[in-house]
Amino acid sequence: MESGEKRRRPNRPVRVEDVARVAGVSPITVSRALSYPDKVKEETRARILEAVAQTGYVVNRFASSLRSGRSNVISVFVSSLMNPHFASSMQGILDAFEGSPYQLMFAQTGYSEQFEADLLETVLPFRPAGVVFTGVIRSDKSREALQQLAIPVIEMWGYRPDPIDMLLGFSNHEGGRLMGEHFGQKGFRRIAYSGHTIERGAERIAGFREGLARHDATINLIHPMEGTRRIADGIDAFRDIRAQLPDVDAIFFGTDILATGAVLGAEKMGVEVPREVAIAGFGGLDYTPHVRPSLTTIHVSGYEMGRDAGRMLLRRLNGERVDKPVVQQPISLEARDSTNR
Amino acid sequence: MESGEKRRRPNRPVRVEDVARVAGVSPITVSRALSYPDKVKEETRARILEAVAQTGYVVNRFASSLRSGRSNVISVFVSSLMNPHFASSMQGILDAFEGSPYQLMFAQTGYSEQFEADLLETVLPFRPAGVVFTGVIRSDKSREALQQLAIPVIEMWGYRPDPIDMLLGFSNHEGGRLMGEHFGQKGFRRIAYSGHTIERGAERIAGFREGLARHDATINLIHPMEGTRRIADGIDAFRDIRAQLPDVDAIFFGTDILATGAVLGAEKMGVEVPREVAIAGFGGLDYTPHVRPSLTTIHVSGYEMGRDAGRMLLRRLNGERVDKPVVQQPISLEARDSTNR
DNA sequence: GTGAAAGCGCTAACAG
DNA sequence: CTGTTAGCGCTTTCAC
Repeated sequence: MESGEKRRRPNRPVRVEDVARVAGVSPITVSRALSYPDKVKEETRARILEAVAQTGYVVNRFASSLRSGRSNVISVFVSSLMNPHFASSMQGILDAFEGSPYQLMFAQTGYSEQFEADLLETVLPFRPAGVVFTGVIRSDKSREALQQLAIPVIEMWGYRPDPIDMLLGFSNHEGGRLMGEHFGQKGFRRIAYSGHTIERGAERIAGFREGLARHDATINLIHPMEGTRRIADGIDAFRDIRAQLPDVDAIFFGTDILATGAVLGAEKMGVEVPREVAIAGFGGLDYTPHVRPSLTTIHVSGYEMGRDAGRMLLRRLNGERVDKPVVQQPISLEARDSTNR
Repeated sequence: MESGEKRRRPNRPVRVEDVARVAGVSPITVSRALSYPDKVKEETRARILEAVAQTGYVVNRFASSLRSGRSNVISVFVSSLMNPHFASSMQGILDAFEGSPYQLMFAQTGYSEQFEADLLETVLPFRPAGVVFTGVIRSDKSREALQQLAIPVIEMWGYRPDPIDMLLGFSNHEGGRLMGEHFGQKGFRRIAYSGHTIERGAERIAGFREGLARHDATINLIHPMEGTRRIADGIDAFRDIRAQLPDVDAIFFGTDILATGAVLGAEKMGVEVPREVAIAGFGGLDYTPHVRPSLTTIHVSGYEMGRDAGRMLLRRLNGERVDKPVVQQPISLEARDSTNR
C-alpha cells in the first residue's frame, strides 16, 4: 500500500465543512449545491464543485441518511444469484434502476426460510427505501416486519393472494397445468416430475397433475431435486428416473437446467428423445431453442418481470400511484422437438 | 396495507432509548448488549433482548456506523451478474462471508470504464469496509480513490503488476498461450479467435498468438464480440466466421458460452466438429464436459477464486496479516473432443 | 440565495 | 458491570 500520492490526512476524512471553507461558503450551501443544484447560484455552485474536486470530498451516506431520514438503498433478495432464471430478473431490476439515485443491495437467501428471516435482520438496519423479493416471502414474522415498515415492497416470481404490498408474479400452478395438458394431448402415459417439490414446486406439481387428469393421465413418479441445480444434476436425474421407472415415457423438469442435462444424459445413455422419452423443462431459458433436440418449456419472461418490478417500485418511490399493484405475468407453453412425438 | 396489527407509532421508529426504558437500563447498555454481549450481565441482557422483541427494535445502521466510524458494508463490483463465469465467483464470495457480520453490496459495472467510475462514486459514500472487484479496476482515478481510502481492496479475474492492494487472479495471457500451443500441436492452420478483444481479451489474444507462433501458426481472423454473450450469439458468431474465413479449421472463443453456441451452430449448419472445424472455449463452465462433442476449454476455478478472495478480505478485516496479497491462480487446458482430431 | 442553530440515533470515551 | 456526556457529519428548520 505504498504510493507516492500526497496522502491527505490519514485520520480525518474530508467533510462538508472543509469543502465549505475552501469554497468560502457555509456547509449548508455545499450540501444544497450537491443535493439540490437548482437552489444554489450557478457561480457559487461552480466554486463548490471545484472545492469538492480539490479536496476529494465524498459525502458520508451514514450521516446524510441519518439526518434526512431518507435512504437510497433498495434491498433485493434472491434465492440464488447463480440461478440463471433469476439472474435475468436481476438484470431487469438493474436496468430499471439505472440512472436513478438508488443503490441496489443484493442479498442471497439460499432457499432457506430461516436464513431469509435472518438476512432481513441484517438488511433492515439500512432502512431500505424499498425491498424486492424474488419469490414470495415465507416467514410470517418477516412479512409482518416488512408491513410495519410501510415501505414499498415488491414480490416477484411467485404468487400469494395476500401480498405484502406489490406483487409481480405468475402462476406456477398454471405452468404445471399447461404442461400437464400438453403431455396428456401427446398421449404420454408413464410420467415423471423432477425438481423442487415444495413452495413453487408444489404448485407446479398440483397444476401438472390437474392438467394430466383431464386426459386421464397421472404422475407416476415424483423425483425430488431440492438442492443446487446444474446441468450435471440433470444427467444424474435422468439416470435415476430411468432406474426407478424404467418405462417412463415423459419427464417434466422444474427447471430448464435439469431438462437440458437430461437431454444430454439421454444421449449419453443412448436413449432417444423424444421417441423413447419426452423431456420438458420450465422457465424458458434463452438457450432452450438451441438444445438438440430443442427443448419444450414453459416460457416465463424473467427479464421483463424484473424490469417491470423495478419500474413499479420506482413509481412508488417517486410518490406516484401504482394502479395495479398485483400483476400476473402471462406464461406460455413452448412446444418444441423434445416432446414432439 | 391494512393489517390488524397493533401498529406502534406510525411516525417515530423505535430507538435504543425506548428499549432501554422498557428494560429499565440505560441506552448504552442496550447498545452493548447487542454489539458486545459479553460485556453485559447475562440477566440484564436477557431483559434487554426481551425488550427488543417486545418493541420490535431494529438498530439504525446509519446512526451506528456514523458514530462508531465502522461500516459493515463490503462493496462487490462485477461486470455482469448474468455472466455465469462471474456468478460462480460471486457465490464463492457469498459463501466466504456467510456468518460474518458483513453485508455484501453488489454493483454491476457493465464492462464500461466510465460506468465503473460513476458507480464507485455512488458506493464510496457508504464507506465500505472492503471492496471486491471482479476484473482489475481500470480507471486511474478510481484506483487512486481506493488507494486513498486505505481499506482492504481485492481485485479478481485479472492481473496487474501494480494491484491496488490484494489481487487474486490468473493470467489470461497464459490461458491464451496454452490454447495456442494446443492448436499448434493439433496442426490447425486456419485459425480464428472470437470474443473480447480489449483488456482481458487482448491479453488472451496475445498469449494465443504467442502459443501458435511456436508452431509456425498464426491467427487468421479476429472476430470481435464485445457485447453481451449468450449461447445464441455463439451460433451467429460461428456463421459469421465461416462466412469471413470459409476454410477455417479451428476457432478459439473467449468464453465457453460462445463456444457452446458455436458447437450448436455447427450442428445446425451440418458442419462436423471437430472434423471440419475444431472449437474451444475459455472458462471451464460446469457443463462443458457434457456438451456434445465435449468442449475443450481453459479451466479457471471461478468459485474457488471468489471464495479465496472473500477469505483473504475477511482476514484483513479481522486485522490479520495476509502473507501473499497477490496470488496467481493456476489454470489448465482441458483438452476434450471438440478439438480432438 | 445563503446562513445559524439544532438534532437525527447511536456509541466512544471516560467515570464510577 | 453500568451510566453520563458528548459528538460522529450531515441536512432540516427557521431566519434573513
